[in-house]
Amino acid sequence: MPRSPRKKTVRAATLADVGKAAGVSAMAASAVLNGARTSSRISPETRARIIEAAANLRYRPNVAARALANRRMNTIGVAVVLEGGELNYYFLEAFNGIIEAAARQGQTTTVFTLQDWNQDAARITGFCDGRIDGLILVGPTFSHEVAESLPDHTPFVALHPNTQAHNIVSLESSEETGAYDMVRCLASLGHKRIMHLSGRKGLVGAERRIEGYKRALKDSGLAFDPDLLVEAHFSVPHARLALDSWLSKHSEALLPDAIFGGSDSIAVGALEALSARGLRVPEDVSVCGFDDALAARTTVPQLATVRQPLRLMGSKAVDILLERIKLHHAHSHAEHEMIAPVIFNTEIVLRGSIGPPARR
Amino acid sequence: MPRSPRKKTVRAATLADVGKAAGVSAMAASAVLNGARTSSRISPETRARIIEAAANLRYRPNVAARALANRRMNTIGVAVVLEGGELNYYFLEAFNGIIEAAARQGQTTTVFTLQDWNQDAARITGFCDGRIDGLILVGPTFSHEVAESLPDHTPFVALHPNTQAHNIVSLESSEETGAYDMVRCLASLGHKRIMHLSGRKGLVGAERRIEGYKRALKDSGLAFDPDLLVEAHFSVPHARLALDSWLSKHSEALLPDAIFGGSDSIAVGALEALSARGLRVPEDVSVCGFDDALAARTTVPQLATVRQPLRLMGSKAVDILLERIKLHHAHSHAEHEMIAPVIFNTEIVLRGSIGPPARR
DNA sequence: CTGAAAGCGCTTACAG
DNA sequence: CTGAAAGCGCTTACAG
Repeated sequence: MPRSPRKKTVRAATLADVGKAAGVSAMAASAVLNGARTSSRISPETRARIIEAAANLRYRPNVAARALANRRMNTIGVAVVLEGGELNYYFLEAFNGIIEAAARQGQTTTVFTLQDWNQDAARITGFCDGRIDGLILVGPTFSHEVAESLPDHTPFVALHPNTQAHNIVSLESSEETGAYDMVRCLASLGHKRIMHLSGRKGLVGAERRIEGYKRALKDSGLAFDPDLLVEAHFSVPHARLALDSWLSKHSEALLPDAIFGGSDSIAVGALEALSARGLRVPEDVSVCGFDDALAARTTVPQLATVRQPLRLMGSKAVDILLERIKLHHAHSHAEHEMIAPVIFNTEIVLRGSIGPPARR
Repeated sequence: MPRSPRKKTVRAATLADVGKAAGVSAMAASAVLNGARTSSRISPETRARIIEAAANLRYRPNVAARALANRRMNTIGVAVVLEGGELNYYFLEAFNGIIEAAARQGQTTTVFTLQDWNQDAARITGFCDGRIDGLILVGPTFSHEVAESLPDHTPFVALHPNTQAHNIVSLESSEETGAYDMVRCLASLGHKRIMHLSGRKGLVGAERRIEGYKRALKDSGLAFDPDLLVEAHFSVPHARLALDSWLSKHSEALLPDAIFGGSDSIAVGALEALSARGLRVPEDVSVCGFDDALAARTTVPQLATVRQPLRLMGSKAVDILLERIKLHHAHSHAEHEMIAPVIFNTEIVLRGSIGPPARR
């Protein structure tokens, strides 16, 4: 007896196939399998037959066809700039929240990577061509004109934006307060010479942390020393170089008691620079960061830091975006009314990288 | 004279709109604007008129319609299990390579997250519904039956698979050799008691590293001591606990000279466990890992490790997948012939976390 | 060199 | 309660 040849599935089953197998129209199959509203109109027996036929044929609705008919892709985009050519800890953390929320709401997520927010603005417009229903911008640094020129037909949401624009809902955190709390905490431990190794000046996030740092010094009765405000970029290698160069120019006696990094990446850079000179953390110098990314928990010692709820912020970005998309499709004016920024609380997290000041 | 009311763009321009504006058919517009092959058949003047009309109308091809007609979404999927509920360093590294290669080839990338490879197999089948042209499986641990039951109509590629299947091209690295080289290196530094804190037994990657470890001990004239082969999982907290529990049960005199972690996450867990007991790395114990993920460079001291070219493997996975997709669409048998696994070389990377053995 | 037709697989009115 | 028809915006044969 010849073996029955295993039939090669050359194309996926369609609603028409299911309908034929169940002895009904494709439309009836659609109502049962994909439709929410009209499915009650099918008799129970027919419904059962359709469901069985679909299972036998391993029917799966074709997303492209459905998107074409519905003008809805059930896909949200995430746009991010590759810093130094790679995704970083901050993104990984937020992205965890984004994909979790998207999956929960039956949406798929697609990632678009850019080199530069202003130069690649045209590419962003290009993404808004029906393949996504809305877009999450992660840390955009658009100029104001570019931000305002983004297309109107796609809803946007931004995580930690550096520009406000009429069409973009932004999600931020209480960065100034977080920085303030952390520096106050260092001062209360007895630290006097507190350095802030900041992110690039001009960036909203960097400036807010600098403000919190200065306010905390003042409230702690410590004078602001411009020599202890050192500008770096939000990256490990850049921060390492910036601190190393500072240390080269200063005698041991001027060593800070504590270093507050503008991000966890910056703090990790500081750890590396100190370690290379044989300085111990926290015995010789205390170090803390900002973000509470995964990196903060994998250094030795673990990094004290200002926690931003990045996963929560990512998932909330999805929720807000989907709400805007819904309003947009309903042509509701409410879409343009929900533009107030959403602010999340920060909190300081104490770990082994800070301690009392060294006795010198 | 009444102001001409600025028409609100209620829907995007279509090829039919462009054609009408240029006085030609939608088909002619398609040939000029989207078609590659047939575009030479349009006269230069007509072509210019069409291009101008498209620019005026800000025409953008509708992705869903094009996908439906072409049976091609220009999108690849990436499926990954969230270990402990989150994406990890290994993934971040490979994902960097994936998105880079996808963008270069004009493809978008969508990420699907799973809880468990076997239990979520139905969901994977669900993704293969036209929304993606092919799927990259990251570290799948399917049972053989489940792997074989994956749909035939979508090409698959797997990074570090734990199961071989007829339909999946796998990308692997020379893990056994990498582990061997690293342990040989430790032995050559004078280490005698070399612990291997391995990944979960049964996983292909973990087993290969164990084999390399054993072979290197043998070639170095060191006896294999089962007490020094400690099983963990590929995660920081689990590894920390596993080592901590081992240390609790052994006297100081039995402390290993060196610990070879089955992954960078495991090595980081080891760093934490040692640090918590006041043991210094590398002065008291040398530690090394496997992967060369970002984490390896951000620990203090930096982690010596066996480098797998994860970014390259990610981008190569995209290239191979796109090749398979092309063959699949051409109904070419060659698709099923390119199933040989692709093996990448590993190399050991020496950093500050290893040194000569402690004198005890 | 160009156009009318049919089809991709789905959904939403409109008829029975 | 169910089906035939038209349409979403694009492409690919097929005719001229």
